[in-house]
Amino acid sequence: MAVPELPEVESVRLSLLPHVRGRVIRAAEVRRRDVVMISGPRGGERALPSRHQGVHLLQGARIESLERRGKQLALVGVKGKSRRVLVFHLGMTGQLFCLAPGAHLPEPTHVHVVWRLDSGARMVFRDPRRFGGVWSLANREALDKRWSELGPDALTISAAELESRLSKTRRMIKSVLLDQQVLAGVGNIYADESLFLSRIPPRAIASGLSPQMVRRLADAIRSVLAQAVESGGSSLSDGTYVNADREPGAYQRSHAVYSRGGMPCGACQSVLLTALISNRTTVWCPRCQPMP
DNA sequence: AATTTCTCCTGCAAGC
DNA sequence: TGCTTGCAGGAGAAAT
Repeated sequence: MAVPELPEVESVRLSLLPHVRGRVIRAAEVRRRDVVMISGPRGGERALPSRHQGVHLLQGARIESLERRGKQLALVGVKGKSRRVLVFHLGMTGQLFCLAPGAHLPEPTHVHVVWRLDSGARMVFRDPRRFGGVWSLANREALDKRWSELGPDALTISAAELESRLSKTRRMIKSVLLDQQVLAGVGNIYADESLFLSRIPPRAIASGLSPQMVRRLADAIRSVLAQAVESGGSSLSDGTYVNADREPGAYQRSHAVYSRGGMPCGACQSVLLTALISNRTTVWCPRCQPMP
């Protein structure tokens, strides 16, 4: 698997920026309309209407900024006096990359939207499993509203903020870390890695963690995510995750527990355990992460 | 009301 | 060798 979580999305943002900043989008070609949404979540008011009415896809706009919140990416463009926004969620297998002028598509399958820039380059949204999508928003306010539903960004989460959010629920900490309304950006890989680094067992009750443990957890989350961004994210064997230049990341080499169930813990040699928690494969060390 | 389970989708790997 | 089965998971929907 290659699951775009915060570090992967941030790596896409950083690598995409030089391709799109200041560029004008000449045209957008939608090859599969049901990955393009005007508003609302998937499954609700989702698919692009047949006549493409009201869907700008940033056509004719000049790219002003490329922003990230949690696992979501927003391309903000200006056309005339108004701002328009494209939001990307990569889901599990989504890719957003650029092709030099004249370059051919490396992976012609599952390409859903292609944008042509005034530089001659093309920007491609590809997503084999289609858990991701593209949202075409009418203005900046729509983006702010959408992002106001997310918790604070995990890359800069403070202990105090995490404490206040964890104190409100008796769910298991592993489930809570995956909840984007509590904390935005952490997925299965970095939840397990952060819990290991902070020595907290995944089944611990969120509101039962001591202030000291919450502080350790906040430190671990920021540290793991920052190092993963530094490494360009995690690319696993299926090769799904690549940045905007189609380069893989290297952080998978630093995984302490993710996908290492049954193998010895790097710190204490105990056999790492695997279990389904909230229907997510979870790996942890029973000795380094004892129940409090 | 809070929390868990189900569902979507495809590609790959394991098993017979 | 070729089939079936299971698994991976983000997040909203449905169920408890």
